[in-house]
Amino acid sequence: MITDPRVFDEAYRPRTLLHRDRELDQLMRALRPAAGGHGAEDLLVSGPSGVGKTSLVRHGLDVLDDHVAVEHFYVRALGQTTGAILRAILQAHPDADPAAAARNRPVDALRADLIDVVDDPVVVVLDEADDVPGTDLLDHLAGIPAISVVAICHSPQKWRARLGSASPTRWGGEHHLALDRFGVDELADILDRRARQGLVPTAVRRDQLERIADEVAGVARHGIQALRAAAELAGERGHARIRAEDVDDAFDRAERRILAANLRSLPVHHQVLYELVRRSGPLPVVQLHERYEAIAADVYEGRPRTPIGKRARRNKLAKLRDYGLVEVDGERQFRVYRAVDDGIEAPNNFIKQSGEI
DNA sequence: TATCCACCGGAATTTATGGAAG
DNA sequence: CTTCCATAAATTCCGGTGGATA
Repeated sequence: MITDPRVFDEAYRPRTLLHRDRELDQLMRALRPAAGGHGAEDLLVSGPSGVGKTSLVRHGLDVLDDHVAVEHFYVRALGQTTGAILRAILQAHPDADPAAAARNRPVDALRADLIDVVDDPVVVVLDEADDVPGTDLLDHLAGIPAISVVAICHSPQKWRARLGSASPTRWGGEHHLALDRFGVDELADILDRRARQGLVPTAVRRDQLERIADEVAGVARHGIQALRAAAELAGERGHARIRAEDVDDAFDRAERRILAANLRSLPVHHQVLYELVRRSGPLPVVQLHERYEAIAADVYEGRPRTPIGKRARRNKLAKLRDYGLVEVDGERQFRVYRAVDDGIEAPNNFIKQSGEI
């Protein structure tokens, strides 16, 4: 059924983008000055997750590459600190002294090094940029004339609120590109092309693609994963073509796969807390802390890390919420935590099978 | 109503780490 | 090898909030 699984990878990059013409134009208008040796314009790209913000920007940089070699650097800012990001940019730069990116190098020194090293225009793509704490990073990057920033975030309102008046550019008007979910027909077109490239011919009908596009409300990431899951299910069930029941069951598998990938990308503390929440079921926050304290010593036995205090736990739980792995109902001390899908477990076997945790 | 309690989350402070200089 | 220092992560501190209790 699936002839080329790469087509459904998160990292797969189609040669052209469908239904993003206007958006691509605007992106290229911002990037184009870099081709003339000037700095590109800063640009804020906003939109819900899974609608192709990252794909669009990466594609735009590819297009730019076809015309002229402009250096660009892509950073996933999620959970990174200002220093870590500057260091990563510096390290990736060919002219940089490798020792300059030392872990304890002052942030100001890193910026000075970047100013020295970077002469030709560089485009820095900050993906998941809403997650960067404070405005330090933007301030530092704004101080380097040759560097322009394409910031990718979910909510432009939160972005502006955080930057306040310190914002180096307006991040508005031409400097703001808002992506929205695809229409059902549009997403069906996208899925259709993936099906042609990655599935056997006639594996799926147009009306089924529209059904998927509708069900995922125009979120391309989910649509693509749902199509893949439907094809897998059809294959497992010995169907020659995708059937309605395969589509029905595809959404759960796709959703779980996306969440499981999110969970795998998190550090140990988060995974321990997630597993605690998942195994405990809906649990008031008071009892959650009690249980953590009861099991923590055992769980961390033989691991390089040690249990963390309540305040740090709050931060980890907030991140688990951001990642869509954990939900919370209620306010204040009446919060109840629960796993969004308790079929998703942490990769390591953190908590032993003691009947109750 | 007044007081207590537990949590939230921002901010200040402390601690652990590891690279560089002496 | 030792000392020094900046970063990053965690802890401590604290004002704000709102239900529980008397």
